[in-house]
Amino acid sequence: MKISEVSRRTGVTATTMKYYLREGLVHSGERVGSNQTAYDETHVRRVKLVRALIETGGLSIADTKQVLATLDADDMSLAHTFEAAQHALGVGGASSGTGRPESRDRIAALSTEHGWRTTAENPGFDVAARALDAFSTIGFAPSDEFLDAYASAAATIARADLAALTTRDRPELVAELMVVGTVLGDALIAGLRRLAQENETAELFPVHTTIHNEKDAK
Amino acid sequence: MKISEVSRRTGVTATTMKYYLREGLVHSGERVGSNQTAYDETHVRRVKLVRALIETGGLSIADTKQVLATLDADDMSLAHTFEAAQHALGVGGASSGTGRPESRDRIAALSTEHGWRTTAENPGFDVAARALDAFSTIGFAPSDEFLDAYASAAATIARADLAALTTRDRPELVAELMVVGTVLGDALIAGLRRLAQENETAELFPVHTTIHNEKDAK
DNA sequence: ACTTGCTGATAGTAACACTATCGATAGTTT
DNA sequence: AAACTATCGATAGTGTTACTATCAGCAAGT
Repeated sequence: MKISEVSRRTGVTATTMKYYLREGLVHSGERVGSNQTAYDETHVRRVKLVRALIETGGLSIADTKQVLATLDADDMSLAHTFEAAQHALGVGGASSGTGRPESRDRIAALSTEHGWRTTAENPGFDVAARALDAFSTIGFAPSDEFLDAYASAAATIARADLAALTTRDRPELVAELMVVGTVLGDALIAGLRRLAQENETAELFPVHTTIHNEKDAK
Repeated sequence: MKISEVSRRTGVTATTMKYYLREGLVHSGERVGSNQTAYDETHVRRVKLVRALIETGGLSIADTKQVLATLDADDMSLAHTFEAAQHALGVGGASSGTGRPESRDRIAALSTEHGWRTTAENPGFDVAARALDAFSTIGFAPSDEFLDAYASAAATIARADLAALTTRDRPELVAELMVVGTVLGDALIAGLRRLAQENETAELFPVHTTIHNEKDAK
């Protein structure tokens, strides 16, 4: 398979594909002759994965590289790959830094309440703690009930995540699904949350909004 | 209050603050004299909000401007502001585009199953549908159980979101909390999900290495 | 013979989010 | 009064990111 076919089947230009090769996001093909390199299905698959992480997951090239590096070193246990993937993602999206100790403590307490066994190195602590910081910065202190509902939801999601992983047919793809599921799952829950929010709003305030005709309004 | 004090209290440099003023992210202060402009608490608050959206929410300056624009036009009902805020946030992090009809249909069916009343214009449809697309692109077709768990979690979160909104003390800040809660809530749930994932992994695969002999496993 | 497409390599680009510097001005200290 | 410090708006510059354009050299197909 030539680069043009990889390009055609993935939607990225040949030039961009070369860029990914240079950056080490995609493994190089087999050189056959002085101006030919052969690519195969694994390259197509990899490019699609890269695009999914970048487009849907919103990762940068550098973050993507990190994540893929943990994927490629797949001689690890499930737990270790998860840990590595989470660390690689860690920074992804939000900026770096550590949440205030106060917020970290609150997340830790929440975690304990829900009986979660976690390690302090889990980047989720910082991500959650910084979100909490941001809430309080703008003058909103989340209630215990609020956090509790979020934690319950997180537990539900995590159970579904692990169930999907363990029922996977091809074990060699588990690590890939784990990594990509972490990123894409965030997007999925964000979208569903928007939908659920609209429904809740409609239920709490039934009169003004849903009554007046939305279809023929335009 | 001079610009230097706003700078000191928010952590952004005076130069950056001027940039935000230029870009229309912050309302201008009151000019008092040819080289003095007076700022107040509303400016401090606004800058903090901007930083929360950019840093924790990962929004671009342009996206932030859009979101703030809907906030400033606060003569709307709760439902309308939600709708406007969600549109302004749109993809929020990921790139634009529409999910495949197939995926959109699946999300719609899921929404119906859960008894959600939503409109087709809700950007959550596209966000969720594109996440679904990305899953199938890399060869993973989410099961109904998987999606169902995600939807249940989304419903839980949305109820907590709305409860937090309606118990707000100062009604004039409801719109602000709604907007910022949409962005920060995504980060919060992402962090908690990571923690819950680690716990689930530990439960399913009692580990040999990551344990530091804390408490007994079940 | 000639068009077409591929190769790796290098240089360039557009967007983004600031950041540095400017001359003019004004209050504050010495 | 002179010196110093801080502000003003404006403009130009910076570093990063994610590509993208162009190139000379080479080889297979028509």
